Amino acid sequence: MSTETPASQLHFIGQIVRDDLASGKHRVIHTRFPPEPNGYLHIGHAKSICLNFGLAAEFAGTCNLRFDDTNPSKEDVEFVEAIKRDVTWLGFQWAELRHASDYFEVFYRSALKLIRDGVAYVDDLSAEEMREYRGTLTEPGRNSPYRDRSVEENLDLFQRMRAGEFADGSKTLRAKIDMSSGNINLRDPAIYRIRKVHHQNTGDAWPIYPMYDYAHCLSDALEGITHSLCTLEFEDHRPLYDWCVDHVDLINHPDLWQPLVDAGLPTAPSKPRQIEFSRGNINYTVMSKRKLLTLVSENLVDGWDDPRMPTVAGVRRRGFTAAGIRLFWERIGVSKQNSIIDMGVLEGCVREDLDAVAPRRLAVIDPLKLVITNLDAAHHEELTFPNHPKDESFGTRVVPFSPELWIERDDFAEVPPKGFHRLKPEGEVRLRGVGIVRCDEVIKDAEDNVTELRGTLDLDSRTGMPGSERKVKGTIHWVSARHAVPAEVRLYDRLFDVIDPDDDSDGKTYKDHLNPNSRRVVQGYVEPVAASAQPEDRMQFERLGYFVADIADHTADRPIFNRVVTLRDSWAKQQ
RNA sequence: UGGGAAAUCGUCUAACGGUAGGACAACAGACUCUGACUCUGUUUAUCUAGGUUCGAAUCCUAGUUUCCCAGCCA
Repeated sequence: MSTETPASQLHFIGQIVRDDLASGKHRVIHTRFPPEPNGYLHIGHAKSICLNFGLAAEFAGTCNLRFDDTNPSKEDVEFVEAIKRDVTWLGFQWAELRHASDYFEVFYRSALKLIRDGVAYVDDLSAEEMREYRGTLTEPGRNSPYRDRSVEENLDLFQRMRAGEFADGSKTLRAKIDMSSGNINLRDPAIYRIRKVHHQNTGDAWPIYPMYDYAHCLSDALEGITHSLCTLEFEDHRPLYDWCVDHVDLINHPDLWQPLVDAGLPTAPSKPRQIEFSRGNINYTVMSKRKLLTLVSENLVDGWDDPRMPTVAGVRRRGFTAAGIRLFWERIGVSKQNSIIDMGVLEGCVREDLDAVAPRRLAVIDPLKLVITNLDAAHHEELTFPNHPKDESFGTRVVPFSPELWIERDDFAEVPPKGFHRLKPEGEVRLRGVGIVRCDEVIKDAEDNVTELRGTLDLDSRTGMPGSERKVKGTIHWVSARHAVPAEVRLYDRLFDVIDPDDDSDGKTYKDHLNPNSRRVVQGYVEPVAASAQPEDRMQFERLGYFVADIADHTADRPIFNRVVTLRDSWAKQQ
């Protein structure tokens, strides 16, 4: 396993884990993914998921899924269900499913302990007053006038807070640390606030709720987390994280977590180590929960699972694969440098996965008719095509062929540019799996638009015959018009038309940069086998790209495909 | 003007005082019944200035730039 892995292949967190195991500091490691259920997971969360679950798997440890549900006014069960679904879809299994709210009683007892120990006090300052007392980035704060209340008074007040005797916002419980610290998180941070709000998990049992800095670290400790991984902005919070863990000291105070034992929740408190890594930002998109929520609530997109959204549900509906996303984050690595990753890297990873796993199909999304004149109009064949060019295990399928075909409008040029390898007047091209066809006639309408092509098939060049060896420069795809199944094809492009939608320095916001062409819907034709796909089946439409049968809207009667990503196209690039 | 962190090819990321390496992208070519895939080759980087050292991306000093922090959000 793991401890044999050469150091050079491990990122800095992997190295820490390896060293902790090697030194005997830990026998097994435990990580966790701790989302707040106040929105859908996005592709950035997937980095944390891959890291936490991946590390646990690599070093034979475990990873919990824990909902950080300490702020009931923002959270919702819809989100917890979506998060569970997304984590599972990404391919991970949690050892235990927990909620911070499972620990509310422990947090409460621990707060009582901090009060008794003289390191927490009840403050009557209003939110505005507290801000004034806090000082600024460059000036120290001042002690609250309530800071020196007696232990007895604090105990009484806090118990009455818990009993619901006081109004929302009228009091807080604060850690007594240092109002002059350069680290603002240490200037007597609030650890409990009064909020008489119904909680999605605990109902109306609690009128007070713990703050993140207090609840998160203790949750980690209660679950025996050894390595608590989070993003860079929490670096400043680490001293507070350690302060809470050390002052509550769950390890030596089992009475505090007896409620969990009574409830049958396996509990073995640890001294977790917080380690920070940088977020994975991606260009041409936004990745803040607030902005994603706005896009959804203002109907700027069609929902959390809109295929243009960077949410896990969105990229899934778009057709990205879990394996592609995992490959992406593995390829990106883990470090502490702020970075912005090119969206093309993600797309490349998805292509790489799909190339291996997607069966090939024929489809035409911008149809132009081609009639083969040297075949009887009633001619009909059933051709056998391999489903994958490099993997025989995909088997074969039957593709109907007749003299009247749909081909891609792009595959014909009346005045071909230099280097054009497709159909042109008097030119020859190979029809995929059929043979070499020659364009004899171009039929146009009154506006000079090409409406139909007529040509002859070289019968000696039919696929499988010796004459098929004859070289022609291009091969194009087609669908038999008589057998073609009409399909709606949704072509997606980036949601934003600027590289950094978060940049509002010019006075414009991300909402001003929505790409009006981010979705184009066209009617095309697909071969019969493609139409019979199940929702979420992915396939390659040859020469066009990877497509997925829409998870919600696709039916065999009304096929609907989303374009996942195009194929690389060195011809288009050359143009 | 406080505290915390980070600066390496276009992008992401290695190096842990001893040859600046990899991946992706780009470019050139080969192959091709997908202008895909695959294969081959090429280009490109240590924030700056000093210092220590036989030797510095790495250690020291000074500076520069970028990011984070003043919620009873997480």
